Amino acid sequence: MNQSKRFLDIVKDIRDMIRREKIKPGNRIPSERELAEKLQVGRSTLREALRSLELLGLIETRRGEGTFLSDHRNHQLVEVLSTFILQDKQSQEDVWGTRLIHEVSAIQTICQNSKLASLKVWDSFRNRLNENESFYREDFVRELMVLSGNRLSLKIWFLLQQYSGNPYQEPVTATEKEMLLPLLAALEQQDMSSAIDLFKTWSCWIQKGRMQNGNDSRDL
Amino acid sequence: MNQSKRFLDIVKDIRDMIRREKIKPGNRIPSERELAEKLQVGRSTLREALRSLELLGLIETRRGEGTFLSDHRNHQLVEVLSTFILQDKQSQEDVWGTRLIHEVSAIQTICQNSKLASLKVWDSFRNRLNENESFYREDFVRELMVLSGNRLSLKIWFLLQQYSGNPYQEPVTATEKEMLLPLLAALEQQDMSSAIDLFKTWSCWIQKGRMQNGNDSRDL
DNA sequence: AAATATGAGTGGCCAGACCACTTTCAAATT
DNA sequence: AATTTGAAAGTGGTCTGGCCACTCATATTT
Repeated sequence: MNQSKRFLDIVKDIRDMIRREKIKPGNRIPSERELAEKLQVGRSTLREALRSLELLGLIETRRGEGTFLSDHRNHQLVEVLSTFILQDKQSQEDVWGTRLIHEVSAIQTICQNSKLASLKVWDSFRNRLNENESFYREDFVRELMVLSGNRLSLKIWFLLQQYSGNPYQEPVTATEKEMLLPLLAALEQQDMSSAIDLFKTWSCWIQKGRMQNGNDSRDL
Repeated sequence: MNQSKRFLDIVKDIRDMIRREKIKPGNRIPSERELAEKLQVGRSTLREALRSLELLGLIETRRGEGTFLSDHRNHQLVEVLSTFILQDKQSQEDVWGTRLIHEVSAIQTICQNSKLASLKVWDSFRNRLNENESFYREDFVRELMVLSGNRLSLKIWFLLQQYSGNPYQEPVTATEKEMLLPLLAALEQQDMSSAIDLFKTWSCWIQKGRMQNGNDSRDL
């Protein structure tokens, strides 16, 4: 009858216990030996459940200290999943396009939010452009992503960035810097359609340099 | 020194092995004892990694048979995550919002591509609406995602769907079906802005029902 | 009072042992 | 000859007990 896997039951039991005992994020949960005793299971089986929850980012373990309910704001599972999602060689276009999806969406969000658009960040960008320091597209876009406020979208974007073969490694040129000024103005005025158009044009312009196809990501 | 957890390395090793050996979904991966031997780790430690991957729905184990690469159609993900992760309002909104990002983007792509817009799928949708059968939002959106042609975006969307606690598990009502007709027309005519507006309105309308368990968690 | 050593508690990892189940294939039966 | 049966091998599922590395509070020494 009860064919369900043991460790899945344990996952459920732990969840119930956490709820029952009203354990809050950051709090410590009982030790492995204690839990195994209480749930009447072997410690290794219990550990399988705990490790699963850890991989999901639901709990956090510190050797010598204990196991703690995680502040699940770290979507660690996205990392793990991404390595599997991208296991087959996706076309670079899909990665690139999906990244752009998140970027454009962030711009939309920013334009729709007057509080964001009225910030002084645009002036700060202009200052950075005027200075002769290196200016990277990724830095600029990342700040846009952060401004949009969707942390999950930011996380996904960041992952895609690492997988997209780094088309934007080099700093933007003087010409590309000038192209950015109208975009900043559009953002400031919450002119969404112009902002998106300008952004896409700018991105495609810069993208010209991404020719490497030998993508042997050896990272995590 | 060795800060990284062993079982996380194993997760990575297994992924690499799957990629290296070109194991396809549905195929069998080496037995636990074999893997433990090959990776030079204890079997219980290896199992911690395997169980984690199983909870994620990436692999599937059958007692007496072996372990198999899964066909991304997992179920328990929903339960676990919705009871753990989605207690946080912000995360919930992020998942929901990120999903919408991909959905809207798909609509944009479809509207920009005349070949897609001229297809007969719209008529097929209308037929399905007229019939008295159940019509689910997810099915409709999934087809849109497929039509857009970005497989990576589709995969991400599919994952987010599982994570988002199923706000759309019920079939759309008659009223909601009627709201869909103008959207189909807009898609057919490649009227992007209308299509997006109608889609968002429609989605928000349907979403009304997903206000169940009141969550405290006003922490931070 | 400060620095140090100790010990209890914790997670990390492993080896070995059963058990339950599935598949296989050869022996036994028909 | 065809079928049935059953033993063996292989697999995941679980438990026990042990050892290590690390943290922290406490006791001890300086």
